[in-house]
Amino acid sequence: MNLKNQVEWALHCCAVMMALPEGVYLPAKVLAEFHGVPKEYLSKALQALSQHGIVIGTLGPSGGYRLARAPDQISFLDIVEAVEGKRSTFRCEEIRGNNPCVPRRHRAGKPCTVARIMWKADEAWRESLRGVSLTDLAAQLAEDVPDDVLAKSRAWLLERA
Amino acid sequence: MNLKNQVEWALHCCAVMMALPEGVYLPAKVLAEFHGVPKEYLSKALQALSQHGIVIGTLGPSGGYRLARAPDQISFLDIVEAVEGKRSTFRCEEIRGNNPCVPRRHRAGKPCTVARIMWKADEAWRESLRGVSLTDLAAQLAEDVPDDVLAKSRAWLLERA
DNA sequence: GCGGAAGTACTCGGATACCCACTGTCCGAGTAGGGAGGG
DNA sequence: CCCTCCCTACTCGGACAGTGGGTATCCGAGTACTTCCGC
Repeated sequence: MNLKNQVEWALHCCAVMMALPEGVYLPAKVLAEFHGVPKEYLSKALQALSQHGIVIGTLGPSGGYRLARAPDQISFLDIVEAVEGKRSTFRCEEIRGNNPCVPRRHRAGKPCTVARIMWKADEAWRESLRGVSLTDLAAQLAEDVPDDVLAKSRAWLLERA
Repeated sequence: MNLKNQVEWALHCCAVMMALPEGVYLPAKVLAEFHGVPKEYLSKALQALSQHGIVIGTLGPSGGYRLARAPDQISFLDIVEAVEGKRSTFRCEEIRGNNPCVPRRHRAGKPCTVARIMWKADEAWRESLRGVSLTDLAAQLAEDVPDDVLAKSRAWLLERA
């Protein structure tokens, strides 16, 4: 079981979009070149973000994407769920109903016990992602990435925005 | 992104194996019939459990599977990781290295910032599963499942063990 | 010189092929139990 | 009657095809800038 690599791309794209001044858009082409990934496919991830109101896309020359909200209003969970969907990673197929000792038309009141435990773990995962915003990411990046790389990257991006 | 349905099957199989007396083995065929799933494919999940020391398989007539440890020594995480693997659900492909502003041979000290956050969430998921043992499941099942169904199921299984 | 309109080039967005992993199935290796035969 | 040996039948274990979602790609719809023309 793996998350799709679009998740990684989407997160990194949101990270760099934080560096954009107000009213400036960054084309998918530039984002793709910056991260070294196929442009056409990356645009699908950006589309997903756009459809969920996390980024805004604009057409025409000087078009592209920018964040739709302030970075502290966008959590990792928003981005991950936009790409991966809100469904739990665990699907309960109700195999307990196949038990030959259970009457055929038995209506279970509660969901399957096993499923409840798995869903709780899934919720713990989501809760962890919900607690990290893009602002938190920016603070961490400021520590991890050397200042000159950060500055050069920002210049490189603005040059092509 | 979905967990494979073998995870669900493995969990339910471990649940019913708790009902077995000491020294009794339950064939994959019976487990498959009980849960209404294809026997040949279910055996793959049981093989995974066997290879990770969670259950023990025996050949020949009256052979089958039984739990390898006491139920309170087997956590949901053990079972899930046996089937799904221990790898994090998030794969970091180090696309930050493709940044044209980073010197080619740059050795990053820390892992990617984004990856660290995703891995932390993954660890939260695992921690939640680590905290639930088969004993806990049994206690919950005793509340959820009517007593007569529980008794009939146990009898049905022992009849074929 | 200035305003407006048409043309152009660039963008996003959805529709279309390819491929790997999960799903499902099969057959062979190995063993434990049962039965037959001999003591 | 009991022990031993052999045979059978049942089990697990690994190797073999089919299919759906993820991956990758293409082309069309739409817009903002630019340029040209008329006033």
